[in-house]
Amino acid sequence: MSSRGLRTRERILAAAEQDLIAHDGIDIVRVASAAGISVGGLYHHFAAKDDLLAAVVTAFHARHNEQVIYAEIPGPWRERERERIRRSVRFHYADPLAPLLVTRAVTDAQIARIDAQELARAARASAANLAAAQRNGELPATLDCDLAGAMLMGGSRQVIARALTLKRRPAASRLADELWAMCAAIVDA
Amino acid sequence: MSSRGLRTRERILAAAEQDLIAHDGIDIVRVASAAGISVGGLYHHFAAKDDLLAAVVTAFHARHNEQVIYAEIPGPWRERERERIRRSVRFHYADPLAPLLVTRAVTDAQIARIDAQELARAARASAANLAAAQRNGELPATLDCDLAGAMLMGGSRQVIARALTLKRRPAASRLADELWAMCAAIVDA
DNA sequence: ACCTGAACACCGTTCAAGT
DNA sequence: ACCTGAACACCGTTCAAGT
Repeated sequence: MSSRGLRTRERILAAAEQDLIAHDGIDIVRVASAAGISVGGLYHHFAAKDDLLAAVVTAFHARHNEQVIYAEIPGPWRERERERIRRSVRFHYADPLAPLLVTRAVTDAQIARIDAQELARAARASAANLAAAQRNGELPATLDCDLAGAMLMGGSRQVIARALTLKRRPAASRLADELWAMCAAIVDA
Repeated sequence: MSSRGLRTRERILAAAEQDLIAHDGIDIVRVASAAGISVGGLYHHFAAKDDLLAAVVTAFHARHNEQVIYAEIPGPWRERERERIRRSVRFHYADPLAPLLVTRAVTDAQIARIDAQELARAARASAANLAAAQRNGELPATLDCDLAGAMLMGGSRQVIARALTLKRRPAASRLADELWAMCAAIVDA
């Protein structure tokens, strides 16, 4: 793809993200206009509205994964995961899409679908992470990693959603500490 | 409203629920046809597609509340909540709408929106429930009820979603036991 | 390849007319 | 009040034509 094409594509993505934040959903005509392109031109870059939405939401999750999930953090399991939670809270506090996506107050079903898939994927990844720590002897052998992974990810998600909707958000470090305490309690039960 | 009108309304609701299960979303023409009524006739009972969807999804939550949330269960807090979790798992295993709603694999944004609101509401209700037990001295005074409520409801939701998507679901009683163990660990931390 | 803008298609909604 | 079915409206998508 040419550099001109790439730049247009980026303009469309940025316009779509802004439109999503402003209206809890996107309108193709509005996005095209904001991006300075015709509707037909937009469709040259994205085959359908759902594809454009998917690109915007996937970019959000890619940012999160890069800063939190794939981050190389040294130390024993508990230290690593505690630090990961800190980073995840900071990420959600800072990213402009987080409040909208995390509360699911969205007018497009495609966003909700991707989000649900992403949460299920995170739960499975967490389960695998727990199982690895379990094999190392860092977690009790009795832990059901599959269920605990779902509990940790589903719970953390809702805790962050709750914090993001409060008028006065708790400090990121305090929220991370409380969240970690609950996560630690689950895996040590 | 006349008994004839009420019966028609019920037929529409039943057709919509079936359509939702069969197609992960509803089509007004399809629902009207399945309910044996014209499109215009359907609109006599529901002002918009979103209202019909809301009625179907709200009925699901009303069933859950009746069997689980508002149920009068005797005994101390831990006994009560453990029993509540058992009933919630049984409810989700039995209700035909549960797999679809709980996994959010839905083609209508309205469903996702209602579901997100309902989960946030459940988290606040759980927080109030925890606070009451805390005042009774049944839970540690250090517990942050607001965050714990979000953790419990968000986590439980994802655990049940995970179980419902497995080809071989764990036995309801075992799932309830494991879920309760994790919930108890959170509030006793 | 990249883009335009008018025509098209799909599906939710309305409405004049009937019982 | 309850219902019909054709017309309407809205918005995502296509496409012939341009650079």
